[in-house]
Amino acid sequence: MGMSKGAETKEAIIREALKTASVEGIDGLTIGNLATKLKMSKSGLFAHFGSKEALQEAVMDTAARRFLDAVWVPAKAEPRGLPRLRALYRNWQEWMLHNPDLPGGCVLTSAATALDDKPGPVRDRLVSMQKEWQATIAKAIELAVREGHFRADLDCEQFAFELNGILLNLTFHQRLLRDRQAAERCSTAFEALVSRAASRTAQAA
Amino acid sequence: MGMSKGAETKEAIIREALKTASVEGIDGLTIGNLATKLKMSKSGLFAHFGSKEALQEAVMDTAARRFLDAVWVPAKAEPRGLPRLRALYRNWQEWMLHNPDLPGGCVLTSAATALDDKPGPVRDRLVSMQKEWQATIAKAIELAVREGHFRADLDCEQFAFELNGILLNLTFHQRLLRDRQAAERCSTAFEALVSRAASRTAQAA
DNA sequence: TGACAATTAGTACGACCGTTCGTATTTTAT
DNA sequence: ATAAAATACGAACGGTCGTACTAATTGTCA
Repeated sequence: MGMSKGAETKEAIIREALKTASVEGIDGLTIGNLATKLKMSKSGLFAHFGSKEALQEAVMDTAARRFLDAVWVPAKAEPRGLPRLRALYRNWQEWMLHNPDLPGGCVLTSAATALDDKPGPVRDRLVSMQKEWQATIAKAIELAVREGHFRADLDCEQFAFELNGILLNLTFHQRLLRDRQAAERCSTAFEALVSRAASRTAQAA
Repeated sequence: MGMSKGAETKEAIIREALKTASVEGIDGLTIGNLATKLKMSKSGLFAHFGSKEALQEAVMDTAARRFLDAVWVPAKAEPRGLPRLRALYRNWQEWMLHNPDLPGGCVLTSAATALDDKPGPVRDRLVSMQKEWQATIAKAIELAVREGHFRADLDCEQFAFELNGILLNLTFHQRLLRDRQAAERCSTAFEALVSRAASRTAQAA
């Protein structure tokens, strides 16, 4: 005996909602549209969540879980320090570019600009996710310092900060401008960031 | 004799629409809401544009014009090369952070993620604006090479690419995470970018 | 000032929104 | 198999959306 019937359809709803939110944005989700795609009634779908906001929260949670499973979990399996960091970057880039389940790109990324001025539980959830992610990256970088891959006085949060910018920029150039060189340029930027962190010469970083 | 009455109200509409789009996003614009704020009828406002899409196009055009006036025009007055580039960065950062007319941040930035999967004239306009802007930056960097401020083999488009990422990241950390150190971190990243471009040691950039 | 054009208002439309409610159906557990 | 509980449906609600019309008002210029 696996899931109850209700849990199964709820999962199917969220799966479809994620795909839609990827293209239309988290605010572009509508109950009716979703119900049509899943061939069920509006009210039947609605009953699983009780409100549109709750649906959005569920979508965000699932998006975060999938992101961590695809990007962080496999990276954590790599040896700590630079190898793990490189894996993290590689997986993250891959997540941004090629994700069959998210044809419109990363939901959390588009939500970041869509929700930045819209207070509420959905925004709150997103903010705490992003802060946690930034902290996770920073810790991975600290390990690289401890391993001796990076210089001891490196500002790890600054590194994490800039790394985030590279991936934001990747989405921008890839998805909006359809720049074929975007991934390559981002890899270049990442390598520059790494070599800046490795160099012993005093340099603000 | 200045503008006709119609042109004046049209300008007022766009001004208000820009403010709204800054907070709600370019897709969050609605004729009714806008009409209420300006104390006019929906139909009266609508008549100025003929369609919602045309209103959005007008908003995007105005947003771009204002951006260039605030960021590029004053930078162009600085001596070419590094000084001009620094002014460009300073003005750009200022535009992203403190803009009384755009309480929700840069409209073109939020539109970039909102429209990346929504084909149409509004998206087309945004794309060409962003490409032009990237080209403008690249040219300013080329001048810095010619002036001898940057090394001769610098990849100017790569520099422009990364610069864009810094400003995207600024918006992200400032507007979503409310990170007080965001501006400082971006300045640090910018200076690192500059020093990387200036150093004669061969380094992929 | 009078006539004409430009601008605004008013009303209505069909479509879709999130949500509620009563009812039917199906799953689950005894 | 049967009773209870979970799940899904259909219809309807009040709203808002963009847009199309006509009518009234206002600005413009000979």
